[in-house]
Parts: sequence; C-alpha cells; structure tokens
Amino acid sequence: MSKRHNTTLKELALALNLSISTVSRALNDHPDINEKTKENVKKLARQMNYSPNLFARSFRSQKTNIIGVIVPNISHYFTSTILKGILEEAEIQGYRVIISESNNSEAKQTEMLNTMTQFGVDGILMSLARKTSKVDDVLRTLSRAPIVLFDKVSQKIPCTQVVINEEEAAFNAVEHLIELGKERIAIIKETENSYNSEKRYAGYLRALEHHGIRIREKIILSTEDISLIHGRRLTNILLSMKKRPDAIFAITDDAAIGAIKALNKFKIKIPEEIAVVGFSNSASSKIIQPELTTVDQPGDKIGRTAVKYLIDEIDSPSNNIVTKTVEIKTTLVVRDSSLRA
Amino acid sequence: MSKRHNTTLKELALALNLSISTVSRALNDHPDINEKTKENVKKLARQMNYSPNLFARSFRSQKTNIIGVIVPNISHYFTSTILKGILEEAEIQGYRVIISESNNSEAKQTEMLNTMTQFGVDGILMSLARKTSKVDDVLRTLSRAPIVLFDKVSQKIPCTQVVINEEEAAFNAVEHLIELGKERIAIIKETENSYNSEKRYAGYLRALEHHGIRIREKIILSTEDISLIHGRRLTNILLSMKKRPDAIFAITDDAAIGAIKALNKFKIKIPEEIAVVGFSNSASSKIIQPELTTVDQPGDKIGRTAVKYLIDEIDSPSNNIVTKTVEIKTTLVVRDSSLRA
DNA sequence: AACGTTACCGCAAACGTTTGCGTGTCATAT
DNA sequence: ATATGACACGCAAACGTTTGCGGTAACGTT
Repeated sequence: MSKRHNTTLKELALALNLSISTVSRALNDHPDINEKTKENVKKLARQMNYSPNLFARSFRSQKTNIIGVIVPNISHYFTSTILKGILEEAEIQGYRVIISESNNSEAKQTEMLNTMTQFGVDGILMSLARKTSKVDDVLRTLSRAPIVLFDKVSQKIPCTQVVINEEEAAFNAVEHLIELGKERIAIIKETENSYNSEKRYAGYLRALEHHGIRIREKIILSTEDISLIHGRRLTNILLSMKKRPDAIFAITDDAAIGAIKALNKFKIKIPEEIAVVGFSNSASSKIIQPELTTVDQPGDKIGRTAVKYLIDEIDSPSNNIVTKTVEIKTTLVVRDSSLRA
Repeated sequence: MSKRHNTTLKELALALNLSISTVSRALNDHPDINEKTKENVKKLARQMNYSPNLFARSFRSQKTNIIGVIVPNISHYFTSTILKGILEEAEIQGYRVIISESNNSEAKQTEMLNTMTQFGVDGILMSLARKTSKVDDVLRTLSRAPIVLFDKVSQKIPCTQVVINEEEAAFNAVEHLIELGKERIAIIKETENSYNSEKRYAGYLRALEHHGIRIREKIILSTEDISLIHGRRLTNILLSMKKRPDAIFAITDDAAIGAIKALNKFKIKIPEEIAVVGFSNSASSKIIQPELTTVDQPGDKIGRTAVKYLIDEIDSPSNNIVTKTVEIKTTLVVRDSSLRA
C-alpha cells in the first residue's frame, strides 16, 4: 500500500476511456451525462477508492467549507458545550471546523482573525475576548468573511449575535429568590461593562422593582475578575455588614461557589439564612455542597444556531449587514442552595 | 472595500513589471533574486496587502499544514486542557488544527478518520473512543498519514503514544495513603480493560505489595461507567461491609467525588475514618468539600509533546513505524481528603 | 578574442478540479 | 432532403502557486 497516493479524475478517465470532464460531471450528477455512464464511473470510483482532492476543489471554487471558531478559552466548561454544538451542526452541514483560542487577549484575537481570513475560511464564529475595544479589526475582517458572534458579543459589531436571554434569565433567578421570601438580595457582578454582566444586572434590578423591593446600593458588589476567589472575598464583605443580606445572586457559578464556600466556613445555613443562586449550570454546581441553584444555558443549542445563521450568511450574503440579536431560552435549575425548607 | 478580493502574484508582477516566478521567489527569499528587487517586491506586497492563497499553495505542495484532532468528548475537562496544549504548540509551529468528536462511538471515529485523510491533513492526533476494537480502520489511515495517540491509547496501533506515567502515578497515590497509616485501601476502577485503568490498577497492586500489605479482593471494585454516580454506589457497598476500608483510591476524580458524597451523607470523617484520593485534578476536585487529593495530569504538556512528535513524523516520515510510548510525569496534589490531621 | 562564470530573471509546466463552449450523432419534424 | 433539437461527450481554460530549466547580460580569465 503506497504511502501517499489518491486516485484522481485523470486516472479514472484513463481507465474508462472517457474525458476528465465527463468523469467529473458524472460524479456530480450533471444532467448532461448518460445514466449508464454515470453508473460505470461511480462504480469504478468506488473500486479505485476515489475521493476528490478537496484542496484542488476549494482552490478552484474559492469555497473552503471550513468555518473558523475563536473563543477566549477552550477549557471553560460552558464554552466547550457550545463548541460541541458547533461541531455537531457543522458536520451535519458538511463543514469542517478549525478552532483557536484568543486567551482573552485582544492582540491574539486580531491575529487569529487575520490567520483565518488568510486561510480562506468561509465564515467565522467568535466569542469576544474580554475588553475588546478596538472593534475596527473585527470590522475589517467582516468585509472579507461573514461573522457570527456568540456568548461574549458586542453591539458595536454589525452582525448576527447569538446569546441567551440574559436579562430575563436573571429576572427569573431573582424572582425565584423573592418568591422564596427573600427581600435583601445581594448581587455579585462584574465591574467591567460586559454585555453579559450588564444584562444580568438589568434583570436583577427589574425583578426587584417589579416586586416593589427597595434597591440597596450597599449590597450591589462588583469585581474585576468574577471568579471563585473573588466570590468568596465579596461574600466575606457581605457577612461583615451589620445587616446581612438574606440571599446572594452571583452572576457566575464560580462566584456563587465562592460565596457558598465562604458561607460554609462560617456555618451559615443555606438557604435558610442566606440563599445562593448562580449562573451557568456548570459541572461544579452539582458538586458543591449544598448543590447550587443556577441558570442552565443550553450551550449546544447556542452553538448549533450560531452555525445555522453563519451558514445562511455564507450561502446568501446580505450586503446590508446589520446587528441582529438571537436569544436562546434558558431555564432555572433549582437545587438545594435555594430550596424551600 | 470589495467584499472578496485577494491580491495575487500576478497582480504584483504586473504592477512591478516582473514575472510571476520572480515575484514568488522574491517573497520566498530565493537566493537567485537581487536584494533590491526583493525589497521592492516585499514593499509592494505589503502595500497591496498580499497574502498567499493557502489553498493554491497546499494544492500544489500537497502539504496542508493542518493537523486533525479526534477526541471522544471535547467537554471533558482534562481533554480540553490537552486541546489547549495542542492549539498552542500547533500555532507556534505554524499548523492549524481541525477538531472533531467521536462521542465515544467507534463508527463515528472511523468516519472522522476518513474525512480527515480525505481532507488531506498532514497528520492526526487522536484519543481513542472507548472500546475501540477494530483497529484495522486506524491502521488503514495510518498508511496515509502519521498518527500520534494520546491519553486513550492502544498498543495494538504501531505509532507513538503520549501518555502519563499511569502506573507510577497510581503507585505514588496509594503509597501516600499508606504513609498516612492506611492499610485497608479500596480501589474503584473500570471493569473494561482500558489502558489507563489497567495501568493504575497495576500501580495500586505494586504499592501494596511493596509495602507488604495484603491484597483484599473484596475491596477491589469495578464498574462499567466510572462516574460520580457509580463512585457513590460502590462506596455505599464499601460502607455496608462488616469491616470497612480506611481509604479509597478512585481511578477517576468523578468517582472519587461520588465517594466523598456518599461518605458525607453518612457523616464519615474524611480523612480520619476514610481517606479519599482521586485522579485527574479536575476543576471539581477543588470544589468538593473536603477538597480532593488527586493526581495532577499536565494536559497542556501532553498536548504539546503529542504535537511535537507528530510534526517530527510529518517532517521526516519513518517507514519503519513502531509502537513508542512517551510518558509525561504527573504529580500528586495533596488536599484535605487525605491530609494528616 | 574566446570562453567560463556568475547573477538575475522569465518561460512554462504542473498540481486536480470545474465549467463554458463546441462538436458530433441521432431522431424527429418540416 | 433539410432543418431542428435533444442528447452525450470532449476541449481547453481557469483558479494561484511553485520550480526545473533555460536564457541573457555582464564580467572576469586565459
């Protein structure tokens, strides 16, 4: 078995005593070709294990059937579920996927964008690096290939954006706490004005207002890095207050778990004294004791719909590109950290 | 700005009044070309924002600079850290990465293999689907492109395999328990004879023997699906025994966490009554209470070395392919679940 | 003056595929 | 008999790049 040889159209043509073009058309079911001939060609193609040289093909057709994906961090659980969805849907639609990480670096991100367009991907799926400010890089590539944003998006970029119903999800989460009888509900959010944080905060405010609960600035806490450590840190601050909150809504599972760890340390009863709700339904939310109530974000669905919209763009490029937001529904998963006793 | 136009060598040649070949050579620093000419060409190339059509290039050179990666499940944390390493190293070496999931289905796996070779990847990185029996599919593709296996490997496939020092890692983990004074150490492993499970079990046995501890068949438990649920289930079985073990070595963090959950439920003191050690240093191992002692597997390093070996194969294909195992060192991360009081 | 060498550069082929256009054959209609 | 059309197929160009080979001019050597 020779190490490296693919049968070509030429070889098939030679063997069948036909022209290359006829063989090509036969394999592509072109109406000009006789049925009998098609059969013969296809049969021999199978026998000789023919498969078209995809590079020659995309070289000619200027279509690669590859979509590029750029995410901040592939190891983030939620991200990886989105990737799962992307891979599945892309395969169904006959596309291959090349993935790269921006590591939350804007420079890396634009570098990846350039690499991808240079490579000739048909379209790009992207979740923005934190603090993406210079969107002009993105805009430039937008003129060369369609882009669909997901999760970490920016309204400054005129393209379709697939996100979850952040505001509503947060509203539901907070409302759930209110229905539990809580009325002094703290929130742990990001200082940076990220799309996600903003929306969730808005949902928090709307829920309080809707239920006529006073908004207390003191228990609205922000942190640069919304992680377990800072969740714990901010919770300790909350615990040091004269009047403690009776619930904590953390904008992120990590922060929520940090909160629980802090509460556990002081043997504060969850949810009786302080209830906790997170956001993401990460794997860890089922590990922590008590298990965490959280918002489930259907990552695979996000990935799939993002792919669908992108391929739509690829197939029929709309010259009037415009910001279009697609929202995926989330559901609140109620667990022990906010369960009615 | 036109939606889709890349400057070509021809355009550069036309503008410079040179031949296409000269322009090509100038850009590739061919010695035949005058320095001054090179400068001019490169300058204009920058100005006109030239970038070579990679498809034309790989179409001609029969080299794609793409490596394909097949993993069972991209959302598995350990896997994603390996992918991280793969992406980093590949980028450094100027390769692009296309990723696909086998979902632990052997059929899907061979399908992906075919797609990849058809696509013309320069090499394949792969972690085998569970219960991969018909390795002849893999062998067939092995004749078309180099393969390097990692994590889930099989000695039946003659290629280089990048794994961790499974046996030694398990030995160290169990020895750690022994040094803690434990001597009735249970193990939770897989029923299936996977490479990983076998090796870890061997390390367990060797540690016991080395310290003159009797091997008790009763506390050697196996399960088909080594998950949290079954870790909990098997731990309940251990707890129902007349003479309980004083430590549990779970071959997987998930199972170990299941064990801890079971122990917590019965308020059994960890590690005083029963210590627990897991395997993987997953994110969850720091979430569970008490935090889990576990074996840290440096995923990124595994990914990087796998890429290095693969590119070696690509650059200088060895016709005498042979099984070669590369072991990456692990370290034991000691946490509360096995801390000396 | 004849020749060899060197430095630069262009011609043209090749990679495998798709596709517009042309061509031949045959049957049917006029 | 000629015109018309349908049918089936081949020719050749094109996509952008790389590269072996050949060519030309200039210069140095004998």
